[in-house]
Amino acid sequence: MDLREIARRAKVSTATVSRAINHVSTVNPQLAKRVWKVVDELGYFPNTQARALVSGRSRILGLIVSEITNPFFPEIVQTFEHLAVENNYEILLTSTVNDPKRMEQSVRRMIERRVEGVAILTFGMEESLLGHLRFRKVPLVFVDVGPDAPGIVNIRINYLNGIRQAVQHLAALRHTRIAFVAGPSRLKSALARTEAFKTSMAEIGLLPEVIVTGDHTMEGGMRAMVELLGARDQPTAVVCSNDMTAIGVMREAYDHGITIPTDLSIVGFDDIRLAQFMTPPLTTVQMSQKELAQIAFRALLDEVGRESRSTQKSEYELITSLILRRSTAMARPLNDAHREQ
Amino acid sequence: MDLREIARRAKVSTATVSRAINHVSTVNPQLAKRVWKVVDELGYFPNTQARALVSGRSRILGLIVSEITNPFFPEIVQTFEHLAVENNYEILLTSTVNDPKRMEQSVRRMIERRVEGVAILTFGMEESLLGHLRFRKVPLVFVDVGPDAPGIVNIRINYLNGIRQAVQHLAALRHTRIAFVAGPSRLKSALARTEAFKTSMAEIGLLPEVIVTGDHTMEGGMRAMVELLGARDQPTAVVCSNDMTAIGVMREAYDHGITIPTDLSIVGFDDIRLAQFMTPPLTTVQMSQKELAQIAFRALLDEVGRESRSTQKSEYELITSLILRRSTAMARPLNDAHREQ
DNA sequence: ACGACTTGGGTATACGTTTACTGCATCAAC
DNA sequence: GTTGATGCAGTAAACGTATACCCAAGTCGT
Repeated sequence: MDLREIARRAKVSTATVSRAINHVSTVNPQLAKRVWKVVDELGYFPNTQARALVSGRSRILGLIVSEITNPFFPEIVQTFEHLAVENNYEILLTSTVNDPKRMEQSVRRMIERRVEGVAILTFGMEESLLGHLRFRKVPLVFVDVGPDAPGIVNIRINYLNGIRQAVQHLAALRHTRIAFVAGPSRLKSALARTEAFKTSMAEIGLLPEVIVTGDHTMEGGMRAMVELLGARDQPTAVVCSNDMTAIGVMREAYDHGITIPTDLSIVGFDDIRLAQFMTPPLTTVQMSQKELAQIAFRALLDEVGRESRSTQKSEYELITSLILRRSTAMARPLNDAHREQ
Repeated sequence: MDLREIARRAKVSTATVSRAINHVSTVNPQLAKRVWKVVDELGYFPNTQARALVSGRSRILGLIVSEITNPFFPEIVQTFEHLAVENNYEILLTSTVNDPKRMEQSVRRMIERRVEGVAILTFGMEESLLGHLRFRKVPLVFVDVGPDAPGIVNIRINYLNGIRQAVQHLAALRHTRIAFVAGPSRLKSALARTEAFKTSMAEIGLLPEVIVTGDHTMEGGMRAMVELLGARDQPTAVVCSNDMTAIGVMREAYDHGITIPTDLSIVGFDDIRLAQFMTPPLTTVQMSQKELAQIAFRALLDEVGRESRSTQKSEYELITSLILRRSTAMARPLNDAHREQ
């Protein structure tokens, strides 16, 4: 069942059907009604591929994330999807799981489907891959992972703001030995968080001595906590590079009979939805996934709409801020060791 | 840059280029090499919409879930995506958030993009909507939500197996007052879990007296726990219809100073990845999301491959089983009340 | 040496839309 | 009544690919 069939049954030409369906003004209302009647009767839906072919517009937007099973992303995907539908777009979702092969596949899939633009939320895309997209003038929007070059749309995140609040909050609770569990060093955004931590500590005259490295997973958080427990000078508080890490840290602490927040204060980062349902609810730095997605989508849509790729550098910024919950408490006045398992 | 351009540069016809790209045997290896050389040089990728148009195959599979932010789904989406790519398909992901309007949109989007098949993991799709898909002979695979009609491919889940294990496990720990937090009653799969609980309790001669209703969210779990606390005969163990509910229950218990598992044993359902990272790690009934996705994908691919829709009823079954972790423990010998906040 | 196959590449059509162009009315203005 | 403008619907040409069909040249049997 196609447009021609509609035309035949409504006794008009295909052009008229097309115009009626697309609400082009130059079609007689009465004819339009006749066309719509047939369309509804037959339950006809236009073929998007044919449309895309002739119009040169696929009405598909690409979304490349690193891992959809990371609770940080589903919220973003959801928001993206809603906005896409509202704007009559489809989204092509791709996850790289940080695998170069999958990254290449992602790009290929995007190009084959002729996406009109791509939002990139994964780090480590080879420049050569991005070249494929740029070569075809596909608008790109990077979220916190983009290169610092002109003409690149980048959503930046102000990490310092929230992390400074976290550190100051802990300091106000009389914590002095504050540890940091960093994210993987290949991740620029993780590096930025570590830097923000160091800066914040320095600002209030504390030494950011204890920094261990995680990998932004729960398992990594567990390992980091083990490492922390081995340190000679036990921290009384730990700030984590993301919430997943914090969850791992909490879990490992539990295994060692360490009570949160009595024995140890913990602060996360991201404020994934789950954070508030932990026991205890996790104090964390908020970075609204929904807002992030909205900004990214809007930016992408703007780029797609712009006829000529502008060379001006577009920057957007997302502010982060501390959300107080119950995984942080006053530091113990004396250095009484917690009970080891 | 299109196939014709390649043809021009390789000094062959478009037919040859097409054949070379698709590895059709009838093309001279030397010519093929020449074609591929140009293809690589230009970084050419075939246009999928044009392909779809002429071949009548979109190479897109639909995937309708209820809510991607529900941690149960991302794992499934991921597996589905991987399998799709392996089979040279793209997936069109849609979430209904249990909104009739979005369900309708989902179906429309699927049809417009001419998906070759759809996997449905959401409940409450109107029969009239499904009719649109059936009318177009789009292969459908339901995961635990399908109608019991012939010719419908349905992946069924054996709830009884795992829930019986859970109940028996609790009974072995000397629990007699075992509560159940049910899921929303409009959800058939939730109803099935409740039934399985009742059956299991009856089997060992216990009364399934305390059943409160949640909604498969963490907030619902919290509310259910509040309700449970108000009951005159406090349960010593509670089985939850899904893990999200269990997390909510645990969280609310924490707020009331109730310690898990000392004061209260908790069992979840689904074994989402998070379950093992709770404090304490959640004892739960496993229902492998990955396996589920694999079964569903395979079933869908089979249906798509089958030339004529078979009328035989295809059934697949997924077994569930209890995973022991640390949210369950021996029931207190005496009925010493837990401390209220 | 000649016809019958076989092999493999080219020609041209079709897929389902959109849209530039064409052409027929109708109508206003003179 | 002729001319010019305007409104609207129809005709046909794209969009980029796959493939049915055709045809040239080579192979082989007799």
